[in-house]
Order: sequence, then structure tokens, then C-alpha cells
Amino acid sequence: MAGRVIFHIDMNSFYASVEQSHDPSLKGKALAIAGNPKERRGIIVTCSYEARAHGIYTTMPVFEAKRKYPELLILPPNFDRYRAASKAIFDLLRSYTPFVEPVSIDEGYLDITELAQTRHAIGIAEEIQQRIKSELDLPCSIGIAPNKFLAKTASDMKKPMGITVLRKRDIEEKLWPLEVIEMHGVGESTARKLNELRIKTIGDLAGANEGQIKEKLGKYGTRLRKRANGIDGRDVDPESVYDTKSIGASTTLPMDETEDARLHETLRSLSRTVARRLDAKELAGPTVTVHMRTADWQNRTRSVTLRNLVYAEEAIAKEAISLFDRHWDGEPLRLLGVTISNVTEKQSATEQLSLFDYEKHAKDEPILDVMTSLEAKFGKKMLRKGTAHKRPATGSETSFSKDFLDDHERK
DNA sequence: TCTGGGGTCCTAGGACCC
DNA sequence: TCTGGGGTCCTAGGACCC
Repeated sequence: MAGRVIFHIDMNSFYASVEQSHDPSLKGKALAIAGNPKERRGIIVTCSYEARAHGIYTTMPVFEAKRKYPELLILPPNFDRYRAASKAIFDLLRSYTPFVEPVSIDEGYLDITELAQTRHAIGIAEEIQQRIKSELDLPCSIGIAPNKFLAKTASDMKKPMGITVLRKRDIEEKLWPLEVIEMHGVGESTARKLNELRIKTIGDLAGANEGQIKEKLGKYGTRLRKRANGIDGRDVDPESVYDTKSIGASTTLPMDETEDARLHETLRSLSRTVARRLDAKELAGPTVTVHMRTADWQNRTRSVTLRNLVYAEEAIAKEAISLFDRHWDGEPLRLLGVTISNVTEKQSATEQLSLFDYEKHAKDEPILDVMTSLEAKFGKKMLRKGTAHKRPATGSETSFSKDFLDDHERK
């Protein structure tokens, strides 16, 4: 079988680089982007390499960053700007192949297997990197490999502006010496569990006892072990970007809060945000989840799945507040969140109805309530089937609807 | 003054159905 | 009469990623 050629494109310090491109006087300076520099609880979201040289890193609390390097320039994020840059990047990538899978605002996979029949992969990568630099003034790193995992790992190996090839035969030398925590998909918790099995490096994991791994980590462990051996069959899926599963909003409160009036007001405001985002994508969902975080970082989620799909602010707020009132024990809260999940396209609910006898239902009845009565008649499963209508992969920008390309509400 | 906000996927137990 | 096995949905929580 012919092997694939997969690229992973990873933008370097994306938000900071976009700001430097927008305002060249920021170039060469220690720059950080932080949620809101005035907020007590802000963290560094991205920072330039110059800032990293002073010990600044992503997730570092702002106050600590300022203490560490008082001259650090801190800017609030400008998401509209980042989304515009992201769109330009992915448009450029799609001029090479339709097999482009964005995985976040600043990284994505390309399957260039076909293109690599007639051109050298490294040449293509160099051209893409140069074009993104010259046309958009943004640096990126590119990993080239036979699958997603290795491509992702490769793009991480040389930053900024690196191009790294990671072939199967390079694994032993380049991948296996790394500590397991370096592996994409291994966080602190999994690394700890692996260390308990005396597995320290990715090479240890690759050669580890299969049964032992599975016992400790479940099928996630089996998958990780395969990846450590360079095995990853996942396709580059340009459609995945349209497959939104949930839309949520959360906020860390200005202070640990016990006033239920203020908590209710926050839930209403979060519901409004969620409703706006659902509306922007024409989505609705049956499941409402409220997330509560206490001062000592205990997280609690409470959810309910309704018989109908919700999308309106009032309906979301009503369920969220009801869930909250039933489950909040009066403890001071640090964070509140509201999420709608199992979302489907509102449009597809309408199309689905036309298959049934929509006419028979009262015309002034809201369409999603009609859905409910049909569900009562035919059962949910039947109605759900076939509602996952996907838009074409090569759609225009308006159909490019994953969250990071939508309008972002700032307060 | 430790720790934001947006997500996805997985697991495990109970309910319920066939 | 106390009894299988498979499948799906729902809820809650955890891990991970950018």
C-alpha cells in the first residue's frame, strides 16, 4: 500500500504574531496576550519568543508574569483579528489541496499524498511556509509524516519557522527518547500513571506490555501505545470542522460569590451569550448543562436533556437557573458555565419535518415544538436519524462555521 | 492573588428496551 | 420462577488540547 503524506501546520505564538504583524513596532519585543490584563485572575494566553526568553509562558498568571518581567507588554486579545488571519491561512492552504482539516484557530492538517506524487513534500512545505510569511507576515512550523500523530509531533520539534520530517524509520532516534509527557495526548495524569508502570519515555511506552497498559489506562492506553509505535490511521477530515457538538459559555466571577441574585443574573447573561452563538450557527440542542466551580476548584456539572431542542435565551436561562437552584448547596462559587450540547442544525429539523406531515400541525406552532410532538409520536431516534446534515467541504466562508471562525462576543 | 475560556472524547453506572 | 445478553440513552466526572 502506498503511504500517505500528511502535513501538520502549527502557527508560532499565533496571537502575538498577529499583533506584531498588525503593528510592526511590536516586533522583537517581549509581548504577551492575556484575557484581560486588568483582571485579577488573568492568565497569559500566548507570548512572543522574546517574552519566553524572560521566563514567560502560556497559562502563567498575569501578576506572576509582571513580577517576573515588569517591562512585558501585555495586550488584550482581538479575536476578530485572529479569525481573519486564520481564514487567510486556511484559504491559502486550500489552494494546495481540499484535504485540509483545521483543528483550532492556529493549526491544521493537510493530506498532500496526491500532490506529493508530482512534487517533493519538503518543497511544498517550504513554499507554504514562505508564502504564509511573505503574504501574511506570520511564522509557522510544519511537520511532515505518514500520519497525523507523527506530523503533529514533528511540527513541534522545530520552532519557530521549522520544517521537520518524521518518517517511520526516524521514530527510534527522534521520538522514543522523549519523555511520555511530551507526547500529544499525554497530560499530567496519564504521565503519572505511566510513570507508576516505570514507563518514562515514549520508547518505554512503545515497548510496554499491552495488557498492563490496557488495565491501567483502558483503551486510551492501547491507542497511546500504538501512537508511540508510530501507528495512527486517522484520516484528515475536512468535514470535522462543521461537526459542532456543543456550545457553551463560562465566566470566572470577580469574587467568590454567594448571592443567588447575582448568580442568577450571571446565568442569564451566559445564557444570552450561548443563545447568540447558537443563533450564529443556526444550531439548537436538547441538553442544558450548568457548570459550577467552587473556591477550592471543585467542579460540579448538572445537566438535563429536554424533550425539545432549545436555542432561545429565555428557554436556556430558565433551565439553567432551574438546574442551579436544585443543585447549588450555597457554597461560594468561583465560576459559572452554561452549555447546550448534542446540538443539531435548526435547519435540518425543518427539513426533517417536511418528510412528515408538517401541514397538519398548527402553522403558528413554533417549529421546534412541532418537533417535540413528532418525537412523542415516532420516538427520538427516528427523528434524529439523518438530521446530521453536513455542508459541503468546499463551502464558502459563511459555511465555515466552527467556533473559532464565528463572531466572538466581548463584554 | 496560582490556575481563562473554548472545546472534544472517554468511562462508568443506571434506566430501559428487545 | 429469579433470570441472559446486547444496545442505546442519560448523567456526572475526568483528562486533554489550544
